[in-house]
Amino acid sequence: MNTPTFRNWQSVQDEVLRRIHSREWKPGDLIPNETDLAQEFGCARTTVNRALRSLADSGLLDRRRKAGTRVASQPVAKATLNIAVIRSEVEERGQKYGYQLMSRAQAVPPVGVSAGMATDTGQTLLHIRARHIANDKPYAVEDRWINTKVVPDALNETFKAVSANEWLLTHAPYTHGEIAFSAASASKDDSAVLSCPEHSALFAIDRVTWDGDASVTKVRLIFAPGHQLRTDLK
Amino acid sequence: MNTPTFRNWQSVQDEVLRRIHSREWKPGDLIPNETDLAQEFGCARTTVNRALRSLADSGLLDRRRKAGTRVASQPVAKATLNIAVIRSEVEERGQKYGYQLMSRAQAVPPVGVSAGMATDTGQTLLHIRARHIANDKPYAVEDRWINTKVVPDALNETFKAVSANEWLLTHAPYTHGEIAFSAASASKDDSAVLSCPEHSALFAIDRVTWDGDASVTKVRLIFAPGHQLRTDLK
DNA sequence: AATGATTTTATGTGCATACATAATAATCTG
DNA sequence: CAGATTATTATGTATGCACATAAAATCATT
Repeated sequence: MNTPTFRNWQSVQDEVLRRIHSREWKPGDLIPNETDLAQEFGCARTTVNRALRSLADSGLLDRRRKAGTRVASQPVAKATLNIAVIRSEVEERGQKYGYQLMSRAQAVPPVGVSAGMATDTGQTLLHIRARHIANDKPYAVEDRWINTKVVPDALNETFKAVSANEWLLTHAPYTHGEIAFSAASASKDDSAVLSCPEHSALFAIDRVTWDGDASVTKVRLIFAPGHQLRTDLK
Repeated sequence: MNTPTFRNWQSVQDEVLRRIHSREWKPGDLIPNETDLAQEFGCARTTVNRALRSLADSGLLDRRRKAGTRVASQPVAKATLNIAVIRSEVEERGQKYGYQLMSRAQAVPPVGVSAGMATDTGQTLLHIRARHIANDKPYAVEDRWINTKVVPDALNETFKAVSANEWLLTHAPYTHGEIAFSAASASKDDSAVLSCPEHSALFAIDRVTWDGDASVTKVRLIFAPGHQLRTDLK
């Protein structure tokens, strides 16, 4: 048996993948340690480390100090979704993008919102409702609350030409956020805005973003019937 | 101005993040090259590289050889979803998991399925329908087609005790896949299986996995009303 | 001025080495 | 023997150096 030498970390990764797929290393199995693999592959331990770390990042390997590296017994599939600006999303499908501001007002939000944003219950926020359009057909409704304590500039913006969706990205950086996907039944209002039958099954995204421990914005996007969010699985 | 030294790549990353969030480096800006940053931070270029590479991976920086590194002009939010086995998903919520096989048969699939799986139109596949249960209430319906040319062992498995969802993970490795999320209106059948009103808005996941250029399985999971898929945004 | 060859430059990666750290295993101690 | 202490070990990472590679910038040639 000839042992070819692996010059770069990608080829090491490929070989490890091959062994996993060929079930030479089965889920749950402990694989040789980095030093041994480096020797076998004829490369530096650093290179093996890079390859294994990358595979661990993608959920295929479980690594623990001293305990070693093993093939994930339940390889968690990781799907990475790129949450882009809606305009780009529409334009990338080769469709014509349109935008309509429906309302813009300062108001005290319902408790669900202020709780989710961890703002004071009485605190006034900026409330925006808008419609995104693709090829002249309703694409999504955006219902957004903006924390003007964190983004005071938003008060000077009409959001008539640029959607809050887009404006915030370049004007209000955030450190982290939460996102949730679900299905919602079209309310009377939704059905009017998206011109679809009432009680249609609609895809919804809820998102809250934070700058440190202060919430920046909370948004609910409801998409027209048939919307799919797709990505690759690795 | 004192220039603290950064000993590890995480602290370098934190500092870079700070500068981005503080808008010292704005979206689209070209940032100093690795060598300069290394000097400023008092660490090796390798360390800076590690930090910047990691940020580029998460979509916050755009890097190109010779052209340098710049802050992503549209910082694409990336949400990574961990698609786990349904049993684990349920158990992690502290709920009691249950499973019921509804049907198991070899059949020629509808063209939509054979097309999606790139199998011959006349080829027989293994068709499984099952119900996942959380705390004695319906959780999700699984409708799955398995390519028995790729996973012949599946023919020897009854799927009465172990769900295909789980069995495949440990018995049929895959190289890549596609996944899509959408909303679906409950069919008569769905409503019966999930014990919910007809036309309820249900969250659905469609997934096809591949081993090389042969499809392994195609599955549609439809969840009981109210299901949410959540994750963090980075 | 258009085209093609060459240089420059910033990132990408490999390697040897050293030390850090977490977690297990072994040992000691009351 | 339980519990605390110490040793061992595999991964994690920092560093200096070297060279690879892509792409931009420059220069040479027609």
